[in-house]
Amino acid sequence: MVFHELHQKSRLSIKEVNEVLKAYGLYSSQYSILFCLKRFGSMTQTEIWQYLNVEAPTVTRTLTRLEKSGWIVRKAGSDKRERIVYLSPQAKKKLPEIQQEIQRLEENLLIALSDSEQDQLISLLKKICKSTEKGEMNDEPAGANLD
Amino acid sequence: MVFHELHQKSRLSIKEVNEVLKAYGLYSSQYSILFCLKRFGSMTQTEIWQYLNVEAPTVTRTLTRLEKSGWIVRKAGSDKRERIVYLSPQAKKKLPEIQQEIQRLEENLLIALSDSEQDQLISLLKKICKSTEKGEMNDEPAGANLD
DNA sequence: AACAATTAGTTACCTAGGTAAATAAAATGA
DNA sequence: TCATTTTATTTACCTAGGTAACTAATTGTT
Repeated sequence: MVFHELHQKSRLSIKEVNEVLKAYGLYSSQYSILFCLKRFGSMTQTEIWQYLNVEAPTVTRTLTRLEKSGWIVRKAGSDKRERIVYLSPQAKKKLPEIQQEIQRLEENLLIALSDSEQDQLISLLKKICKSTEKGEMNDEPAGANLD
Repeated sequence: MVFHELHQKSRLSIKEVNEVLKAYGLYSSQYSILFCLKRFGSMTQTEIWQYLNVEAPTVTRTLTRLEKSGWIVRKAGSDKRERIVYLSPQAKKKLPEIQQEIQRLEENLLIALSDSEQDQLISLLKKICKSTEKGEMNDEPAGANLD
């Protein structure tokens, strides 16, 4: 019951986010990477997938698309294994507007919940999967490099 | 914040379910269709995707896989456009065991929540997306045909 | 220094979910 | 009745997420 509902709402909200992002030629998971870079500054790919809690190949693929469409740039780091990801100038320019639209959408989707219900929901969600050690997440990546 | 957490937990729980289902050669979305058929009996494909709140092509694909691996059977209905989906005898035999394992897993993933917290969580989740009419779901498909 | 183990990222391949457009059968209507 | 519209399903193609196996660079060990 819980997981059915969880899964439904997750899909539904992604669908709505994609609808809004369509105007910018973006998808929700691409946006979540851009959001991440905006918040934390340049990051290595490993920092990104660890923060977003997805696997490395998923991020590789999405970054390839974001680079091709000009939203991000990747440069080699001093450690030549790693690639450091930056927002492109165009991304920096467009992102505030997109962020605002997404935030407005999210507020709409949560319109039926009071502020305290939203807090409650988050804290209940955070309790899920806590038994299996796999489910650990950090709120911040190791080193934030705002620029 | 809410949607980030929602998305995370949704993915995480699907991952765990898949882990359990691996032993049976199943994936979570395949299981959700089998679960549906067990609960409601034979259904048309439209009844399935409407109940699960996914698009028709998604169900077509998953059913094709389930049929190929012998979990379901599809027969033409009197209305020759529709295909009626049945659990195979093997599926009927195996399903109780699988269901039990999944339930045990779900209880484990929710171990940190009390019963009333789980109820609370469900009712909070149900309030999401209620603004946009798209988010309507039925608890029961039109006609339940248990057999 | 040289070999082994770890780490960052990629590639190939699988399932899931979505949209758009096509097909075929059923229902509607002039 | 015959043309039109609606409905059930499918096909083709896109993104997302996962695992397993690979490469290349760095670290560790002896």
